[in-house]
Amino acid sequence: MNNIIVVDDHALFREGIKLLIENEGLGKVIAEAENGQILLEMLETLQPDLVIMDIEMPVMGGLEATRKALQLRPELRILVLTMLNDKANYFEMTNAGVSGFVLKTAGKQEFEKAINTIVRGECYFSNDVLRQIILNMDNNGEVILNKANRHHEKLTSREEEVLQYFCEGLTVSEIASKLFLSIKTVESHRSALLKKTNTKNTINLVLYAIKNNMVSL
Amino acid sequence: MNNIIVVDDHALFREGIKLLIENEGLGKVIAEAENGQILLEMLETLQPDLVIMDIEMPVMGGLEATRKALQLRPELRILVLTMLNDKANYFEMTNAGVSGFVLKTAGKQEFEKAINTIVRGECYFSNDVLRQIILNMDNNGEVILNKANRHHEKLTSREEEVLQYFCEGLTVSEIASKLFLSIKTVESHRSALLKKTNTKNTINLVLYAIKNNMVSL
DNA sequence: TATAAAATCAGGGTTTACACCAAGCATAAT
DNA sequence: ATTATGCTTGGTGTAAACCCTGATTTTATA
Repeated sequence: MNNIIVVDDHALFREGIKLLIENEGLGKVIAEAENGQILLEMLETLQPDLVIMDIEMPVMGGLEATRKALQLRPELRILVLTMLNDKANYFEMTNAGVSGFVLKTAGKQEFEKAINTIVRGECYFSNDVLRQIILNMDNNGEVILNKANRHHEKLTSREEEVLQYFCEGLTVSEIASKLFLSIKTVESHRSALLKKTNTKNTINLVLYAIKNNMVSL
Repeated sequence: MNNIIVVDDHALFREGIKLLIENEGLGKVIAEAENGQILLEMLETLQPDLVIMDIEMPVMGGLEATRKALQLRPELRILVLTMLNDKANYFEMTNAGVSGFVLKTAGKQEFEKAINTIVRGECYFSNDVLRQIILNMDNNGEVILNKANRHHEKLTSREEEVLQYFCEGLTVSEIASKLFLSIKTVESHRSALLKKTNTKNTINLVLYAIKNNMVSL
C-alpha cells in the first residue's frame, strides 16, 4: 500500500485529490501539507512512499521543498502536480530529482497512470509538458529556453528593491525620491537590471520579472 | 436534489470537487465545463440549479460567463470558487450577481456550508474575502479600490490590439511597423488607452492590463 | 442620410528613458 | 594589503515617451 502525502496550498484541491486517490485505490493519504515547510516537518515522523507536490505555495514552494526532502530521503518519490506549464519549472523540478510531472489540467486517467508508473519505480512525465519541450528543441536536440526563462545573473539587494518598485509602476524619479537616492543612481541600477536580465527597456524588464516570479504583484 | 455544473479549467480539480459533492451528498454533478464558453453551450440543453465557477480560465473567464449565464437564466445560482483573493474580482463577480464566493484555500466544511446556504436561497461570502474588504474600508465605510482596479471605459478593437502588443513588450515604433501604421497613430491609441484606463505611462498601462486580465500573457 | 464613433496622421512641445563613460567610497573576500 | 564587488553620483547625447491641438477618412448605426 502506498503511503502518500499531498502538498498543495488549496485545501479543497487536497481534499479532492485525497478522495480521488482513495476511491480509485491508488494508495492511502496519510497526511496533507499546505506548503513545503510543513511537509519537511512531517518527514521527521512520517514515512510516505510518494509525495504529490504543487510548485507555487506560500512560505516554501515546491522546488525548495523537493530539494530538501530528497536530501533528507533520497528514496522518496515525488510527483509534481501543478498548473504551471512552463519549461523553467519543468527543468528545475526535474533536475531536483522528481519522479514525475503532471498538469492540473490533466484528466483522472493520466493522474492514475502517473501514480501507477511511479510506484513501479519508473518515471512519468506528462506528454502535455514534453510536447512543449520538444517544440523548443533546435536541430541538435538542444532545448531553447525562452529569453525570459534563461538563467539571469543574481541581483543585488538594491537591484531587487528597485526592480520591485518598477514592477509597481513607479518611474525612475519616483523611485529616487522614495529611496532618497539620486536619479542617476536609480538609472544605474536599472541599467544593471537591463543587462542582467538581457532586456532592452523597463517594460520588458517588468514583464521578465513578472513571468519569472521575481517580484510580488 | 441539486443539479450542479462545475466550471474550472483544471480537470483534476473538477474531478475532486465532483467526488466531494457526491460523497457528501451535496448534489449531483450533471456536467463539467473547462471554460465559460462551454458552460454557455451546456446551458442550451441542461438545467442546473447551481454552477460552481472558477474565474481565471482560457477562452472565456468566469466574469463574462457569469454575466451571460445570468442573462440567459436569472434564477441560476452561481458559487465562485477561486484562488484569486482580490477585491476587484470580488466586487465584479458580486455585481455580476453571484450567490457566493469561496476561496480554494477554504476547507471542506466551508465549502459544504456555502453550498447548503446557497441552495436554501441565501448567499454565502467567505470571511476570508470579507476580511480583505473590511481592511480596505475608509472612515465612511467606503471601500477603497486600487486605482488599477476601477472600471475603465470599453476599448475599441484597435486599442485592444495595440494594448496586447504593449503587454508583449513592443515599443511604439515596433507596433507601428507590425501593423503598418504611422508612429503617430500608435501614439494616439496609446493616449486613448492611458486615458481610458486612467494610467500615466505605458508601464502602468501594461500592469493594469495584466492585473485585470485584459490580455493574454 | 445624418450623426457619431473609430481610425488614421501631423506639428510641436516637454519630459523621460537609455547608453556610454568615468569615478569616489565602503565592505568583504583572498 | 590587494582585489573585487556593490553602492553611489555625475556628464553628455540620442532616442523614445508623452502631452496638446487639430485634421481627414472610414465605418457603424440610428
